[in-house]
Amino acid sequence: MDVRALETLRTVRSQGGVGAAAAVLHLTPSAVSQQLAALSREAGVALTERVGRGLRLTAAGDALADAAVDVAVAVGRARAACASFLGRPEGTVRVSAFQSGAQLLLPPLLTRVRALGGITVECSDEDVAQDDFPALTDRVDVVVAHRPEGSAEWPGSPSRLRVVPLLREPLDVAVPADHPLAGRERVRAGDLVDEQWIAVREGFPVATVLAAVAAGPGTAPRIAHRINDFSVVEAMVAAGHGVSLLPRYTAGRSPGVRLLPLAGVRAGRRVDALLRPDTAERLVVRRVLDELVAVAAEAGGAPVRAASGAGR
Amino acid sequence: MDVRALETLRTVRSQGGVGAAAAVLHLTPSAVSQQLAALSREAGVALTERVGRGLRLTAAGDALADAAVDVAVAVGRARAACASFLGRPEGTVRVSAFQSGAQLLLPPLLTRVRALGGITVECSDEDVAQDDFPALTDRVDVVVAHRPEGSAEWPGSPSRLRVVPLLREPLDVAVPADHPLAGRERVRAGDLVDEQWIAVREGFPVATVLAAVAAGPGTAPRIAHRINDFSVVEAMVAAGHGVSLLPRYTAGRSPGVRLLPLAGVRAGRRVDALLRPDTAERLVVRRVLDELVAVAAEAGGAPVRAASGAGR
DNA sequence: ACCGACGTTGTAGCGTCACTTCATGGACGT
DNA sequence: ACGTCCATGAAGTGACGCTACAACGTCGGT
Repeated sequence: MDVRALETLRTVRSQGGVGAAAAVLHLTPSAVSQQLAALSREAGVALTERVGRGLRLTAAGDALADAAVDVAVAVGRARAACASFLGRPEGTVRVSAFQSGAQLLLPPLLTRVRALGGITVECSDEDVAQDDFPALTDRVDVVVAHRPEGSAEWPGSPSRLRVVPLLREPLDVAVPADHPLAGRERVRAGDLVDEQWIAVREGFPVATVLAAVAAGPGTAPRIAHRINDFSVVEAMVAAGHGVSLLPRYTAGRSPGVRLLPLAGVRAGRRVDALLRPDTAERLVVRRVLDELVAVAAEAGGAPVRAASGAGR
Repeated sequence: MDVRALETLRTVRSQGGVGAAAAVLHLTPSAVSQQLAALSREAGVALTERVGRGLRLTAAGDALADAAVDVAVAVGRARAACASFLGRPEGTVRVSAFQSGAQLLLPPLLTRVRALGGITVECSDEDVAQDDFPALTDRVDVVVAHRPEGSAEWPGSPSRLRVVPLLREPLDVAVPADHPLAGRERVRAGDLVDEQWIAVREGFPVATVLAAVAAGPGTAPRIAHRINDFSVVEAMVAAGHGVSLLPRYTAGRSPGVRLLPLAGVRAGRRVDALLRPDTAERLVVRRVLDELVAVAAEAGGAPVRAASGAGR
């Protein structure tokens, strides 16, 4: 009952296949398949069953994968127990974030961590659909993700996923500087009927917010363009090609754009840090996470919550 | 960070040395030493330090060993999760008990377990000093141990040791059938001054009880002989070579001996099942343990506690 | 204070296990 | 019906861990 094999089983479940798991684990599909076979032989029950040209975990496999999470957590605690006897935590932590979050959080995070010394942070930007954020935790230690406010919690929390809230960011309406509404202090949903909207791609975070905000009574918003990168959106808004919903702290730097708070509706997005339960136990990771929480508190106005560490 | 290496570290701590741990794990001392070296290299800190001609765990090693218990428990849960999908639990469980406890409990346990089918129970009798009972859990799955009532709890419970109470057994005074006191319903401590006592060897359970019971005010009991086997004790008592303290349920079968309850003092011993936390998670073990608790409830008069399973 | 003995730590040799490469068998989509 | 993708199996290779043997240090006895 090897921890590596259990880790593999866990990855096959979260990634949804042998091939994808192999890619994440830097192995060949054959090796993954053999580990699963060995594990199944040891357990005495079938852990996977073929469905179509892929496979799926059986009930037994699912139960074992759940237990594997606890094993990984216990091993992580063991590593942390050793690391706490070292002078200060060292090592490298991989952090990923969606674009606008990366722009806001990663630079100050890096400077703060550099001040600590000894810790290397490897950053990457990952732009994925909302459902795909949790799976990123297999490749990256800390995933900075966002979701529309009021939406369902991240799936798998807290048994398979640790969620650390970072900040809440209001969504404002971005209009060109020469727009009739540009001088207003705030706007209401009724003011925005007949506008052309620039939205994010289907399935991406805050895509659902627009439908709630911009729709007149019974009518769907007129979506003219779908752009994911907010700086591109700003350029298009400034050029008068439509209006959009943009997060307050990470957008609106362009001179040709005005951000107008919404009155009447509460529109916002939540920015969370996502971690696998076992990596959340690593001492270095928790150190970096502490800094990330502090950075978010500074950047997002009021601190979200006094979350020290991974919320242990 | 291999589970086997962590298991080895745990064993070195509980057995108090590399050689003893190697014997328990069916390895050579060299292999154990190498595992420790590899673990220490991975942890980055010294896990052991030499003390005299042996060695001792450092603070870091102790912390890691504690964490290793949790890892082993998590792995045990994983195995149990798989086993619960099998039809009925199968496998072999090693049970050991001290003599009188073995005599009382093991035969009915074996018949009950045989009725279940599929489970093999390997019995052994282990007569060790009281302090050595916990270490037996490295070689045996379930250790039936006893201690004087009111004595300190088993060391390491519950973090390193699971304790399941089985029964309480009063200690009576055993006198020859032709003794002046033999006709009495009960005796008091004062009646027993000037008697010659037969005790167990120093350091063995219930050795301390005699000192409290048999001592007159300020005087030590006169211990003529030290015999561990209760049937031998009975034979000597019957032959008039002294009196003794014997457990009520497991002794007194010999016709030449009378057991007299003690009035005024509360003398008894507690019989417990001792398990390692990780083996306590095994499904087969818990099945056998359930039966053992039931057997003890029958044998010891009133049930001690409604302990279902390992007290999870 | 010396000597014997126990127990731990290092080194060489061997076996075993896990991974990669390559080839096969199904299942879906065109 | 064919091509493509995905998972699985078989043989070869590499690395890792264990056993056997030797050396060192430390403690108890004389």
